[in-house]
Amino acid sequence: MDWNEERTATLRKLWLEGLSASQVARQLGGVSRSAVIGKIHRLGITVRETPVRQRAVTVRVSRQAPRARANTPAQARPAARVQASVMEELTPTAGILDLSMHSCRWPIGNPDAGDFGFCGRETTSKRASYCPDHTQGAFRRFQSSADIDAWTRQSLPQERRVL
DNA sequence: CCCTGATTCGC
DNA sequence: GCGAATCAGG
Repeated sequence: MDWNEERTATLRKLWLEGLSASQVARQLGGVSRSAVIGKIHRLGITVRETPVRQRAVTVRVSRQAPRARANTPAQARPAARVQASVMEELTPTAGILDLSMHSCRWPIGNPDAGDFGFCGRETTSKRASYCPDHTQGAFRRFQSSADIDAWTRQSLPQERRVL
């Protein structure tokens, strides 16, 4: 595997989007994390535009509602329909190469699972990085990636959850 | 033990 | 230029 222009461009883009070196390596395929790090240094892009998202935004929800213990009062259990709505899959509309100047860059999915992508919906202004649905989450401070996941799941209108 | 990026240095 | 090995951490 050699660093042709296309692969180098992809590496640069993924890295600047905030993916970790190992995630970039897996997306590219055929290269190790070390190779990616070495290349990044040679390219002089060690300072990232976007901070590392250790797990990006992982949308992985169990398919089955938790089994309630026999003596647990019904009121203490999550309502079944709430569980169902949480199970809706969010679908990215764009891969890294599809992003245009006015595509929402909110990351969706798990880079390790191959379902990674970006929201990709239209941003309000040409220069914005995120669509209206994601701009609030983008500039908010989260404690953990789990919080980002939770926010992502509840932030979109129902009709947009499955495209 | 999982992971992160930084650095070195033989190739 | 490349990247495995190593280092220094979280």
